[in-house]
Amino acid sequence: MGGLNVVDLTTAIENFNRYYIRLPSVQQLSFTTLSVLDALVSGGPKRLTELVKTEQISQPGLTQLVTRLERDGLVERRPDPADGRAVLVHLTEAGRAVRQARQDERERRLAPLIARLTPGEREAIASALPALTRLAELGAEAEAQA
Amino acid sequence: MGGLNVVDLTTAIENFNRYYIRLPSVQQLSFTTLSVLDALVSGGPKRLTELVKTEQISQPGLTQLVTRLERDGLVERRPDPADGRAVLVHLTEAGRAVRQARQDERERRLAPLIARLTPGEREAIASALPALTRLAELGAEAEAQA
DNA sequence: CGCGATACATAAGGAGCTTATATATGTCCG
DNA sequence: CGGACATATATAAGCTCCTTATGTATCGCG
Repeated sequence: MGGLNVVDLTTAIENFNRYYIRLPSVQQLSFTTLSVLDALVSGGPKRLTELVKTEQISQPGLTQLVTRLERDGLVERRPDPADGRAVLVHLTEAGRAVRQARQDERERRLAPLIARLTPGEREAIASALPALTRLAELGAEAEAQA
Repeated sequence: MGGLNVVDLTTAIENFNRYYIRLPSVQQLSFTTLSVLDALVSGGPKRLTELVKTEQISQPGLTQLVTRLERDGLVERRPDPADGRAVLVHLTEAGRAVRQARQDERERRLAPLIARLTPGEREAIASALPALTRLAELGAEAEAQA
């Protein structure tokens, strides 16, 4: 009672993700791409270095990703007034719109499924979200130390 | 009270996945690769066609993936006695071991994080897992119809 | 038996990652 | 205050893994 089995958690997440991860986005954007857009929405303009820490990808990989995003008009590179070496990655309006569209798409797909759950199931998931979020935070922390 | 907001769900999952998805595996195996191994573990030998339905990837993509898995000894192709056109993909012992190793790795990484949650948080997550699993099933169903 | 459907494979090309390395700017110490 | 080391980003080369288009073999059925 009250025990959280790690295998149960990973199995459930794995099953959920098998469906969820593949949810097509409006344009075909990679997981990492969307993760970067998310990071910029919630945290404002960021240096490449900061993004490298949270997105688990190499620095050159991120440079290239930002280059692609810039080419597609979703993002802008601006110099950091405080540091001549650094670049601040700004989200453009188009970038914000794409992210929103993706969010809407997911809502459109998930809402009818959620409607088919029982009230108890909905309640159970809702109650778990804060804890899941905290788990992710702890994970990010642990990652940052290493 | 009791309402499950779609945006809250996707946000929480997104945050969790940002950490979780990138958890390095023993060898560097892609998300799709592991998903296929999972499918074979839980469902036994399968035709390529069956796998194409659940793994959201093109048929040639899956053929290539299975070829790589076979090259790495994780999987074997055997003829389907019932249908000369078909191939049955069997998991090898090595494949099973790799999947188990990945599971262990995740356990090793997640367990200390889970230990830092409060009992209430652990309970909340544990209670949500059946509902999450059902949500994934509903998603897979919906997908299959389309 | 032969024709459309089904199961899988092959080919060509591109996206997106990796490691190794280059370039520019900042920091700090003697 | 000049040079050495550190930091922030970019470039290059290469590989993995996906895509679409197409080929080949077997099945099922009139």
